Amino acid sequence: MESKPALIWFRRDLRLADNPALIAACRHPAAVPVFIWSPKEDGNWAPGAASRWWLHHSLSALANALEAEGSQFIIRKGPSLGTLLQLARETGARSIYSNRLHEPLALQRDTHVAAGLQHAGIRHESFDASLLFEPWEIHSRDGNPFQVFTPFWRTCLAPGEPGDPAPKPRSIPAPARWPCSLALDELELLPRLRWADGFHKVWRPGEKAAHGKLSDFLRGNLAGYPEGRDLPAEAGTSRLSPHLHYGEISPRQIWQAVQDRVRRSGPANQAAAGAFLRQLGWREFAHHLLYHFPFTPEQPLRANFSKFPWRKDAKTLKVWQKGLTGYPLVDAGMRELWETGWMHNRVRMIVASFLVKDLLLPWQSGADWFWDTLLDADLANNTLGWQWAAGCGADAAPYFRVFNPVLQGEKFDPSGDYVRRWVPELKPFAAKWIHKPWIAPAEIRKTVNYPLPTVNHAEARDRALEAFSFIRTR
DNA sequence: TAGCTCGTTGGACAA
DNA sequence: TTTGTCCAACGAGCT
Repeated sequence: MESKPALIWFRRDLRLADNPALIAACRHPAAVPVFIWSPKEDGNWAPGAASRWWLHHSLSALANALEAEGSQFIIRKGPSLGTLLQLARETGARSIYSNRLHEPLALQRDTHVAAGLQHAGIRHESFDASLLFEPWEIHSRDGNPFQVFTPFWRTCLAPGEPGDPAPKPRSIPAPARWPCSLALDELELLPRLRWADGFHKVWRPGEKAAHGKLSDFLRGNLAGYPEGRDLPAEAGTSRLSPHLHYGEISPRQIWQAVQDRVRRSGPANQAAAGAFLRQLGWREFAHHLLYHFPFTPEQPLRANFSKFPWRKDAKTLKVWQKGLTGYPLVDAGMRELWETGWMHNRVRMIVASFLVKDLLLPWQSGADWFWDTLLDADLANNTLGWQWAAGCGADAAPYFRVFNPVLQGEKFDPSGDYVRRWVPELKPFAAKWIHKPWIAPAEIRKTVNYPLPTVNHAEARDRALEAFSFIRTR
């Protein structure tokens, strides 16, 4: 048994269960839960506006959960190291525990913090809690990081299933005196505009809500996941991404819950469960790549793409951001993003392909917009997704693979319900016109105010193929 | 080492 | 209407 209080430094592990740093802190006579807002340390990748909204509510949920355990949540802002040292002085803590992050700047910061704490004679221990497999543990036979998903995932799973999650600590020992805390509002995480009002209708941040959502998904949609996940009009996906990003639920907990469900419901769900867990595999792969190729949020993984002739066109970028491209499925996705802070994954690929290939705008401008507007904005996932779409990343789509927004709409939103939900001005259009309203009869078209296509897809496709051949020969 | 196979998510076109 | 083939290039990863 330890003799002094400890700090548990929460970052993106905003949960009580399966939290090894919290468990370690609870072995001390007192555990002081701490969150430090230090966006400067994340450089260009400090949480975007939507992500800050989530963070605010997630911190609030965790503060309530801690209070229910007889504890308190100490919130501060400022440089991480200085704030931790200050808190250690105030509480008499000689140990600090945290769970590991893997982004380049977070690693840099954590190395700096660890050195500073050691210098001050304070013990610091970090734990593996946000990934199923630490990025440095997985490598190909010749010792290099993987760049193709399938062999990566096979290697991850070769030794067996990931470990079991740990339970919530039985109790969180409180100190005799609490250090002071900022009020959550003092972090000013919520947007000043009323933009985020719609988020409340769709989302409830926090550990409890995350687990509720997981059980609903496992009971309702897991069986139909392989087909349902491609239909944006339906709730076929788990929508756990923002909860996962802030660690309200851990991948180990999801893994175990899925396996339990399969055991109870029989082998019929086995294939669906594999398809769903594979998505956790992509999250692992994204972190693996970002860890080993830390330049990729800004630079393409494939060096020849740095010479790609991207266009510069702020006006067209705006048209894409606002969902006014004249391609209904693209516009529906961009408006769903703006209104709910989330976009269906199938549609993410389509709007990304459209920006990069039809509009020839740089993938980085798409990544920046997603970073600011997605509640689940995650540097590793965002980087992998955009580089994949642009064809300049690991395991990328071949250059000639260009999504056709009309065909994708007819295939994955055949009724047009998804488009009508987010582009309500297209409600008068029947299914046969909904994805190409410009060829509908004039008497229908003149009743609605919806733009003509910004580009002709067939021409844009040829232009993209030509641009891609430009870097091929160089 | 050299050669082989394969690559989450597509589309156009021909039969 | 459905199904198969090609697009056409390349590097990762394995044997």
